[in-house]
Amino acid sequence: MELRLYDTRTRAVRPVEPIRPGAIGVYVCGPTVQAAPHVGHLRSAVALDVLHRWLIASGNAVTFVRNVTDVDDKIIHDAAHNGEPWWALSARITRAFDDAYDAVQVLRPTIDPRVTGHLPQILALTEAIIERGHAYVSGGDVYLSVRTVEGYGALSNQSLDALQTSEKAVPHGQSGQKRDPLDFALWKSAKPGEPSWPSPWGLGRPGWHIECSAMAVEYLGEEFDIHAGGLDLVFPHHENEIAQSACAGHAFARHWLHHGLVTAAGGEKMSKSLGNSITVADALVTTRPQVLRYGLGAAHYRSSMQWSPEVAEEAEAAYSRIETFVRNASEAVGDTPVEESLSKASWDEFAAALDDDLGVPQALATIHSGVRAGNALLAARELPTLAATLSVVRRMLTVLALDPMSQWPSAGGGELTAVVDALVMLAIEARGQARDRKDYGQADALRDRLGEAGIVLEDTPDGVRWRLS
RNA sequence: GGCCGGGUGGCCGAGUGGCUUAGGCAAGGGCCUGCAAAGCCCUGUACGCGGGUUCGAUUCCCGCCCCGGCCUCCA
Repeated sequence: MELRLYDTRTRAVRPVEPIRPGAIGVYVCGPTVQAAPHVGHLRSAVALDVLHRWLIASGNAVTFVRNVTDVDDKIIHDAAHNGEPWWALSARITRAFDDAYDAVQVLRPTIDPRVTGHLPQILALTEAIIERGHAYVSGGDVYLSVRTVEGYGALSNQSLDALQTSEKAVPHGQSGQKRDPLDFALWKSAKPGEPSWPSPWGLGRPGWHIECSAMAVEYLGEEFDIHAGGLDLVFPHHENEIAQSACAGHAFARHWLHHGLVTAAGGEKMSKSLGNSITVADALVTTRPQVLRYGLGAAHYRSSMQWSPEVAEEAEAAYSRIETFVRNASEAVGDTPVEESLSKASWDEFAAALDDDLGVPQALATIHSGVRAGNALLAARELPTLAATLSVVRRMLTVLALDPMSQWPSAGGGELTAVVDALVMLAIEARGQARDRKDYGQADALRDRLGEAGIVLEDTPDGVRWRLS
């Protein structure tokens, strides 16, 4: 395993050294299914999908867990507001997330466990923490006693005193049952009308953080390779996961991966609570899904990125350049045998970029260089070399789920395509006859008519090619 | 206030103690074309500000300014 990733805890790029060589476990904090997914959620999914795919492409057996938080304060609140059951809301939104993931070819996780399906594991973990003396029961709630946790704050580099004196670190919401303002709930007693499950401490539901500790251990074991999520989860969520798991005696995650956030036009983080988010459904109205994937995935996963119509347009321009090359080169190459050895250097460069903390920008630079070289080979009709270049470009694109041919076949039914092609060819032949007799007025008029219909003609050495604009 | 990240050429976005100073978009010039389209070639300027270390810093160190994230639910 050559992969090196930035680790939030050590604040350095470190090699990934799997606990079981050849296999690797990844836990991702997935969404709280409360409102429709926005492009920030999708950026998260795409960035981690690149990790997922690269781990697979590197020959690992990957167990990829991405949880769904399907019960929480906001879900309960919104559902009540809508007059629908909380589970109907969370199920509906879960499907909206799945649709969004599918739209941009995010690989399905090995499993996407839900909080409500793991109450036994959550209760067992909570009990273990109590037994070890790190949590206490208070009025039907269970709180983790942060002061008993050695090294609390290490992930986010916070000192307890700083947290204590921090202006905003005031207790809120809870019923004042905490011994210390820093303590957090493992289990919350049910208020009337709220969903609840039986527990040794009465009816209630899990606190926000405990679910992830419980589910990660369930599917990946007490120690696993990579835990990932958004930068906004570092504190308190991930810090608290570490604390809980340590209190239960679990080594937990070896590597902590955090991706940057998407900002809206004003440069502010895109979020539901700020009301500045662009939903995936809205983005897909104006942007093709493969372009959305390209655009959201193009920046390095750790940097913040803006999403705006301009960014979408640039992604469209950059991606169509790739598509045009793959299409043109494929037509030209036909069955020309591929000499793979010719493309090794490109692949090695690409692999080195991804191995270095998932350097997608450099990886894309390699792809674009391949495209440029390939276009030159195409013009020079050097087909054997072109075949090799096309092959490696597509191989690289496939890792990023951006190959126009295998992963993003153009829309449109087969039969209809044949009919349209025949009709367009009629026009192309008529234009050809006009050109032969130097009647360029007539030829251009025909081309303009096709253009108005959304059809672009390209004259090539091999004849006229048409495509939709 | 504390902790973390960032400020790169018209825009987006990599990267590095000096070496041919990524890549995309946009701009200008050229080639190809009947004209286009697609494509190829060439061109341009950069490293927030002020110090310091160094033979040499955009890259390392210090200070400052500005932006963002977290400290409250959040990918």
